[in-house]
Amino acid sequence: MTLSEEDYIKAIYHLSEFNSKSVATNAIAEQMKTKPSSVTDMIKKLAEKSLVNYKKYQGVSLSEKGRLVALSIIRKHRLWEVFLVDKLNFSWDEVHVVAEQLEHIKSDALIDKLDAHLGFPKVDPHGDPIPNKDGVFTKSVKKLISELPVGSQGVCVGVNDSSAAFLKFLDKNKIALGDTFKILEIEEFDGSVTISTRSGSIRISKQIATNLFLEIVDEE
Amino acid sequence: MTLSEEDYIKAIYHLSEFNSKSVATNAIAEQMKTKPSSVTDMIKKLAEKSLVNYKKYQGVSLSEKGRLVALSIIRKHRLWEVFLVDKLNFSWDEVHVVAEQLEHIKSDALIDKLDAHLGFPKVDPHGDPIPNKDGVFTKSVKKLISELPVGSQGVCVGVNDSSAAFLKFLDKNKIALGDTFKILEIEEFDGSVTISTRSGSIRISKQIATNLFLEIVDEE
DNA sequence: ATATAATTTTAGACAAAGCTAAAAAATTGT
DNA sequence: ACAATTTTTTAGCTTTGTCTAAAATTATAT
Ligand SMILES: [Mn+2]
Ligand SMILES: [Mn+2]
Ligand SMILES: [Mn+2]
Ligand SMILES: [Mn+2]
Repeated sequence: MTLSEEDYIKAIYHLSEFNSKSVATNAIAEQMKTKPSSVTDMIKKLAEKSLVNYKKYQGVSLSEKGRLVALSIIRKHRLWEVFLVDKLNFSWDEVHVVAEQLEHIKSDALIDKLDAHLGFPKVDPHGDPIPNKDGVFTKSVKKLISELPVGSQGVCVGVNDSSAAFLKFLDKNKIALGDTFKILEIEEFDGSVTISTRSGSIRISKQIATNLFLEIVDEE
Repeated sequence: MTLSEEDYIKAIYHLSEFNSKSVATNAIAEQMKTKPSSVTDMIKKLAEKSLVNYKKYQGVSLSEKGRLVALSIIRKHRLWEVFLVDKLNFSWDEVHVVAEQLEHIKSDALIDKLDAHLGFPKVDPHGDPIPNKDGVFTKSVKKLISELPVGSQGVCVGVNDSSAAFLKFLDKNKIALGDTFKILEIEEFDGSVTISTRSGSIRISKQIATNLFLEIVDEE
């Protein structure tokens, strides 16, 4: 598999991660920052290799084979991110671009030994799960703050948007994975949410609330 | 710079490392496992970018700019080799192929942090020096066993051939970097050499003797 | 000195991955 | 229902890096 094919497979995976339907050519083009005509060309090649299911004008979806390829690249990407943060002291907003390259290094031994070196981590620095060798991973039950009712309490376990801009914003506002939050108030007008943190309560915009995942702590 | 350009630059560097003359098209083709016509095409492109000095039919040599590019790739290659051996427990005969890929990852921050993480090593697992950021490195005074007279004594500090086959041979025969050897006898007939090691004396073939470097311990 | 051999370059082709412009199909609005 | 719009595909072109076959140049050997 070429680097480019791998990036397309990963893009298709992420675009169908939640809705599970077939993915539109234009959506892939936007994700990959290419033109729709280039996407069509690549899709044909991937279909030829049975990595995707494709019918002209009907969008595309990953085959089981393609899904496993996607998960193996995602596994590598996330393990490298853990390495960069835990071992090389990168901050969590810098690692994505580098992992984007490292994920394409081809060596099973390398990724096995890296996994062991890191202590077999289950999640990456952004709270995303790391699939095992067979593409198996546990999708934890986590909810966006924007989906939760007043009174909910939970541990911040992940980000929806992992852009450097958002991650830096969180750092600046002293919001980190592992923090416990409680939803105190939801403002009807603009969707902003007041949450309690260790250091008092803060108000976050709707945009922030739709990009932070909490793992709910059952209220007894 | 593309991956391919980088590999050509590195190949030219290694081919002119010792003789310093200009490098032949055929030699590059052999090293790169391509055809001479492909080499000519690439040389033109590199000349266009002022990375090499080139005159038709007269061979090629690296420009100062090209030399610095070569050294930065070699720096990355060797640092990754140290990482693979020291941190991931690869054996020294497995690391070259993986480093061949890792050397092309583009991130100055990555290589700086890796260097620090490894404790700023000066040599790679095969005893080869690691250039610093500016391409500066100390070429230690080391000699091949085959170049030394009877009575010489020194510490084994490097290999000339770093193929997996040779390195595995050394492991099997309990020869490792850091060992102290003394040359006891040189057989005129076939060039084989008898050396003393910690565990007694052994006879090595001429081929082995031309691929092991010793750093001489001055005999007082 | 010159024929033969070896090396190097050129010419022309191909596959991968991208682009633009135009055509085809699907979707949407009235 | 059907015209307008959007989406998707096709056609044709470009760049990068490779190849084979043929031509040009340089080296070698008698
Ligand atoms: Mn990538
Ligand atoms: Mn991540
Ligand atoms: Mn390489
Ligand atoms: Mn080495």
